[in-house]
This record gives sequence, C-alpha cells and structure tokens, in this order.
Amino acid sequence: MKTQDQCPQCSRINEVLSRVGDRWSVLIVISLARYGTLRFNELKRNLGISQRMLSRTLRELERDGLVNRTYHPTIPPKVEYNLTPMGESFRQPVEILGQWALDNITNIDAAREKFEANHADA
Amino acid sequence: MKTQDQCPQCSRINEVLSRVGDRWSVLIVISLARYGTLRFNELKRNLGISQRMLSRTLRELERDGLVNRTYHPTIPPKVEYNLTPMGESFRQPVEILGQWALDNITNIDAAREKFEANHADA
DNA sequence: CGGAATCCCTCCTGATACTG
DNA sequence: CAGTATCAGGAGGGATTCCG
Repeated sequence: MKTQDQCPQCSRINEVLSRVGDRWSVLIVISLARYGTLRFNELKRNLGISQRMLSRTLRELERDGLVNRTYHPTIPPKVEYNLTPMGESFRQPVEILGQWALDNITNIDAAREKFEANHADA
Repeated sequence: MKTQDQCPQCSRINEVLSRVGDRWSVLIVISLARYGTLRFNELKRNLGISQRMLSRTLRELERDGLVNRTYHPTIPPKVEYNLTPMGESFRQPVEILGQWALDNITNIDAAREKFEANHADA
C-alpha cells in the first residue's frame, strides 16, 4: 500500500517511527537519558521488561546508532549501555512526548469515561 | 509484570504511549494538524491506511478526546474530523518527533549499513 | 551476568464483502 | 460515502531453558 501525495512525508515519518517509535525503545532511551550509563539487568529491573525484549530492542537501538554497547570481558561479564550523540538528540523529542503523556493521562481517562457514559444510554 | 521504582513514571508514560503512540494515531494527528478538517476518505487516501484501521483509530482518538467527529446526515453521508484542543496540544510533541524522524532517517540508515558491514566479517 | 533459542499466545493489521 | 463483519497472516511480547 502506498502513501499518497497529500502527505508525502507521512510515509518516511512512519518508516522512522516504526523503528524507534515503539514503546520499549522510547522507554530505554528515556532511562539512559536520565541515568547516563546502565547495565543490562539495571535496565531490566527499571523498566519491567522481559529479557527477550530488552536484548532485542537494545540490539536494534545499537544497530540504528542510538545506543553504545560496551562489553567488559570480566567474570561475571558486565555490559554497559549509554546513548550515542544521535541517541542524545533523540532525547528531547522523546522527553517532550513523555511529558505530554504524563500531563494528559488524566485528561484522556476523563474523556474516555465521558465517552463511555454517552454511549451507555441503552 | 510491574515497573520498578527506579523509573516510576515509565509505566504511566508507557500507558499513554500505548494509546496514542501507535503509527496511525500519530499520522492522523499530523494530517489533521496540517489540513484542519478532513473527511473519512480524504484521510484514507492521504495516509494509505485501510478502512478498518482508519475507522478503528479514529474512534479511539475520538474516545480519548483528541479528535472531534461531526456527522452530517446527508445523502450521501458526510463525516468530518478535526482536532480537539487536547489534540492540538498533542500536535507539538508529535511534530517535533516527526521532524526528528525526517532529520535522522539517513543517519539511521547509515548506522545500519555500518553495523551490518561490521557483523558480516565471517 | 548477559544473553540466545524455543514455545506459545495475543493483538495488530490488511483484504474482502456487506450495509445504511 | 462511511462505515461494520469476518477471516487470515504476521509481528509483538512473555515464560522458560540453556550457554559463555
């Protein structure tokens, strides 16, 4: 399916957001932005994410150039993650989005309740 | 699974982003922000979205208080959509995110190629 | 500790066909 | 025109197990 010419940038925006716009990527970036450098299990505990999704998402973020991965070949192993410059540049848009989310969650809940109420008039 | 105390807001941010953070919601808000008021099939053509997803997403956006739906009981029927004040307030975060996406798509592509190259050394 | 691999299930998403 | 209903495929994501 092709995006039409009315919103020519929509498809490209879509493309990027499909990559870095999912919930786990966003939350990982927020965490790394706030705490600087974190280890694998620190992120895991902080976010309440499964091992599988964390390693998967981190690898994608590394591949897309948003996150640095530093492997310390000690015993036991130690792997640290932090943001690259591009990851840092992603921080502001994400923080703004996150702040909006926090600011409007109650509004959304209220709108939902109202909507449900209006549609419950059997 | 519960989000831990290190990032207490992450779960709430996650909550909101799960609602309005999907690709279609974002693109619909962007379109309505740019064009003001659009009809159902105008949105459909602009975004290259399926009927099903469009009606579904629009209903959710209406329910969450981001979009107004105006039904004109004419023949043929005519339904118009535009942003509510809360929808407008969502516009800035979304536009910023969209702009970052456009600005960095080439960087991401480059990072990917480099990553793939480095991991192709058999 | 930091993963990779496997299993399994849900939800998202699109295609198609039908209705007012 | 603006939907709804139904079906089917694929991706998202958790739990568990095993390895370096």
